[in-house]
Amino acid sequence: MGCWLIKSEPGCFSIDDLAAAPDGVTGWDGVRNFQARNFMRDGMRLGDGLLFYHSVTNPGVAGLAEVAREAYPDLTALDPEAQHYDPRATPENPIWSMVDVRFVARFARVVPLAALRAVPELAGMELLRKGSRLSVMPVTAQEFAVIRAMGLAAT
DNA sequence: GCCAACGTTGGC
DNA sequence: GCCAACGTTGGC
Repeated sequence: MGCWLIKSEPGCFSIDDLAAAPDGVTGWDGVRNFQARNFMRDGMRLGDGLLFYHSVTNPGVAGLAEVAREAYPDLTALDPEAQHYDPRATPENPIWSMVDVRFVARFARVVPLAALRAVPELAGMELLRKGSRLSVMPVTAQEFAVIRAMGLAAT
């Protein structure tokens, strides 16, 4: 089973927003980076584990989710009113993809970015690389397990 | 608010 | 194909 990290600004969409969504499921639309799209489209499979990362405000891993539906066209790219409208997208070639994600758990406390940097097992994470900006990235099963344990251990 | 790092665009 | 300029991301 694959493991991934997905980023969101909590002011835009937080782990609490996901928990409050109907059935805890939401469409992960608006991704407009080709590398991130390719990870979703070519890599993510039903049931894959997701680390839900809050960026910008109190940056860190806020909880867990899972892939509830594999990649399908992100038609918000066709909508001129949508925030992530892309004039190049057409119904024949929507360009962008999205998946559905389902809430699994909210950590009692966000596992801060600084705490991740302090763990030797996580030193190789893409997330921790200087200048890393990818909003969807793979993590290893070990990295997933370590961060999951850190989050669930928090009281 | 600052600024480093990145992806994209467009001139040539 | 190169690369400078630009807009964006995101930590601090």
